[in-house]
Amino acid sequence: MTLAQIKQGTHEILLEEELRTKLKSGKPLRIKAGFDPTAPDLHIGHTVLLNKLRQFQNLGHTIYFLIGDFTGMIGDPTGKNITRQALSREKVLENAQTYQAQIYKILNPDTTKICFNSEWMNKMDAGELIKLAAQHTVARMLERDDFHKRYTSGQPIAIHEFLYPLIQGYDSVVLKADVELGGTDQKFNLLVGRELQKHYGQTPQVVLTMPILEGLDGVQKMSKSLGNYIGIEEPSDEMFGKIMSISDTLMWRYIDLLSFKTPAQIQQWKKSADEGANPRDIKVEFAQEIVERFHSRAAAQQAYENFIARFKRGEMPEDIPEVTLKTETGYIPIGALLKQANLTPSTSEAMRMIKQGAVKIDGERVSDRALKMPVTSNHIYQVGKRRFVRVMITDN
RNA sequence: GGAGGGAUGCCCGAGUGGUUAAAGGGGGCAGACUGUAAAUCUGUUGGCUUGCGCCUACGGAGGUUCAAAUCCUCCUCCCUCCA
Repeated sequence: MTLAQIKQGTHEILLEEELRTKLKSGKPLRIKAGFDPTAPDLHIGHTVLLNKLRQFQNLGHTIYFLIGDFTGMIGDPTGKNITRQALSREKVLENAQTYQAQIYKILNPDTTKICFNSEWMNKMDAGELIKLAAQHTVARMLERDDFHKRYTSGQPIAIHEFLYPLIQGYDSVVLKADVELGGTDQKFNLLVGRELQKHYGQTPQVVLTMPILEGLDGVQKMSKSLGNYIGIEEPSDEMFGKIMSISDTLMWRYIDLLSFKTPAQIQQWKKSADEGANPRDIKVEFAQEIVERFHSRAAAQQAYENFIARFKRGEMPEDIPEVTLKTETGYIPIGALLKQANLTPSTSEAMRMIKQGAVKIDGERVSDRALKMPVTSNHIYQVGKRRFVRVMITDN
């Protein structure tokens, strides 16, 4: 029964039989999951995994939330990134704080143990590290998909990148992990953990992989650095809007991975869409569920109403930021003004926007690129559909 | 240690003396339309107190030339093959 529960939504469990045995023992299990120390801004993609951890907690198990501050120096070699700068102790602790504040929106603090792998890795000497490295072969390392791809396509692989999976695996040894969770892209690393645990005379951990949520673009995985993410601390309007912008196809993926609705309910949604229901309406319901989860029921309702007002009816938002700009010449050219108000990144961009008919002043489209806005004027400037600023001009 | 190949705008990737702010694609942004910030179509995508003007840009530093991303020299980084 519990196994079925755990299984739901996972991508793969290795080995399921071992998990069954471990669960049957009745002891609280040690569940490990590792996180990168550099990006403490959790997004909803992370919550796929966190929700699963929470489920383990609900079943009485303990979470070892590992912050890879040591491995962070290496940077998981998932492709482009090279060696990273080691973070200072203070920075690491600061990030850990941020993590805690965010993960406890989902996890239960009572059965969550936060740990840092620098704690044991900083003590490891070169001899031990070599011993650790001796547990694995280059050939095995090259089995890892991204190493394999890079190797065969002539991309560089630095030696130290091989240490990443080893250290991550060694963490499992130190923590005596019974189960380790990770994204599907972590499968290799998680399996190394099993190998190492065997070498160190432990029962190997069960590997449980969770699907990885694609970002808003629907292609690459959700990540902060790609800017295609929905942060769990984002304002409700923002969150709602971003979900509404997901394509009709991608929407289902999000629903499958994030909604707490039962499989039967989700099936019902799919069915009604097939029968011609407007996907938008399903998206609205889903967006509300997510906003409610991270904010509140009321916020979800409000976000929906704001969305309708702004995009369906084209109304201006309520809370338009205001800025005051100074000039000594008695006026500010429109291009410079838009830039100074941060509505556009550059004057050239501002000019382009005007040319494309994207700029409005108090709702009136601007066509004159040489327009000069005089001192003491006070208007609402709009670029595109989303960017609004009220600008006052003063002369001192 | 030897031989050869490469580094281009946010990313990928053409270009091998002038017509190149640099093809094409991706992404971004905008407009139209719409069912929404979906889909589709179109435009746009270095900066500058912007209508034909100036400045910056093709790994870095010099040089040749009226003129260089394109030729030469040195340097940095990367890749391949041989040892």
